Amino acid sequence: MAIKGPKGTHDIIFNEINKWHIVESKLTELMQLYDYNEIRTPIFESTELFLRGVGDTTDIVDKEMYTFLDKGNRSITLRPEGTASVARAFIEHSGFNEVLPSKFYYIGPMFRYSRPQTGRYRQFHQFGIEVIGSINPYLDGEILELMMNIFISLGIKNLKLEINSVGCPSCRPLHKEKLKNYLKKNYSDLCPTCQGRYEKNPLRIFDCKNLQCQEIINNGPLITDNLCEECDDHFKKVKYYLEMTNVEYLINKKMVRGLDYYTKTAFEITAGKEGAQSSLGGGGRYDGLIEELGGPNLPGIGFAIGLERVVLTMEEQGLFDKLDNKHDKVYVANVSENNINTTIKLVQELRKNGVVAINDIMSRKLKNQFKYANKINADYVIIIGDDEIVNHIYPLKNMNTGEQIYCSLDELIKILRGV
RNA sequence: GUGGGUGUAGUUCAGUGGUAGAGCGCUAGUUUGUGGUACUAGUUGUCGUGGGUUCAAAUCCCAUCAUCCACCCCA
Repeated sequence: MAIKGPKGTHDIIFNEINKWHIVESKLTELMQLYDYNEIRTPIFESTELFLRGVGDTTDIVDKEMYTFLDKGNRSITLRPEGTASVARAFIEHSGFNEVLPSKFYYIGPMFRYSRPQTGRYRQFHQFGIEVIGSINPYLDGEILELMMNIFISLGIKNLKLEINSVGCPSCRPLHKEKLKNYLKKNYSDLCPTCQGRYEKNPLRIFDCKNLQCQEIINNGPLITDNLCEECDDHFKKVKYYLEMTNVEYLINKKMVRGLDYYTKTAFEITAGKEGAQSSLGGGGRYDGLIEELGGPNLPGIGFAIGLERVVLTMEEQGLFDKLDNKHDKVYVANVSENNINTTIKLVQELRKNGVVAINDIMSRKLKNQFKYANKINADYVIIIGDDEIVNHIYPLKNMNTGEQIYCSLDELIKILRGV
């Protein structure tokens, strides 16, 4: 039995890669417009980085990490997300001594040990951005606008941006107490998972899909009603920015995101469908993270987008149907084996002049060379036979119209370069 | 981690007890230097794996693995 890729991994192969190139080139194009710099960090880190950075009450750390000991007995973890690594690199290279804010973007594989299903893999790919060093609420607004702009630029429809504020260390503890007080009398009616959450992270009970938990929590106190003045003011300004820039959004007062480090603004974007893996991306502010990881007290904010889900959504919405190949492709056919040397030299000459050119490498006869040219979507075919070698006048056939003209090498190059 | 579906050719699938088939794809042919259509031929299978029942298993039973889907959670 042939060896297969490990569970939860997938190959991006054949035509599939074109879709990824479309998405990736749009992303990097936008990053230039917003003036972000790419950062490339290792795909494995010390396990401790994620324990401290992501938080040990999260499911990611609790049950989804790929952790192993290396040959030097160090505990290593394949990165389950990008923010902790970026924060670590920022601190390690004293980013706080450079111009602030630091604006990073990254793109690459992440690893989480969970059961695979639609839109979920054990090795998956994220695009994300992180901005470190600014507490300005208009930055939150700009980032939300950027995130929406990415999806809109890709042509994705039915977008839904949900935002919330999850408070900060000065208002969240008080709110937690209020919430726990409220839940105390209903404790025994909560599902087992939520009973566990009660102590560790009661805010997460808002996320529970259990109907009874929903009923109980529905009338409970909301974090947005218990924000301190600073957080409340911050949230108002974020909303103001979104209105100013015409970004449509919904406030979801029950949204609590899964990572411990979030403060103030938290958000998530979905596209249309309900339920299963509808989330295309999400993020939030993490004003305590840099300090928590041993750096100075600098605020941060970022988001991550799941690229498999973007590609999947774009497929569902038919956005890859009309793939435009930017460059004309020409196939140089030989009439017989005697002409092969000439086709090789011609292909080389065409490539030197910036023309995408290929020739036969399957020893096919002319008719089958045409069939092949057709299958690879060649725009033109040049035919090389004995006459052409003598006359230096080449037949150029347009494969879309069927029209065939005769021209010199110089004319060929001109036409094929689209001059 | 929990629950459910499915494993037969490269791919999509048919075949429910008598040792394997179709469409698509791929390769080639339909004689002279021209594709997309049509016709023809060829092409690959330890029927996921191991065991059991049976004269006989792709088909029934058990186990196992893989895969897909949903939940938890997230991207």
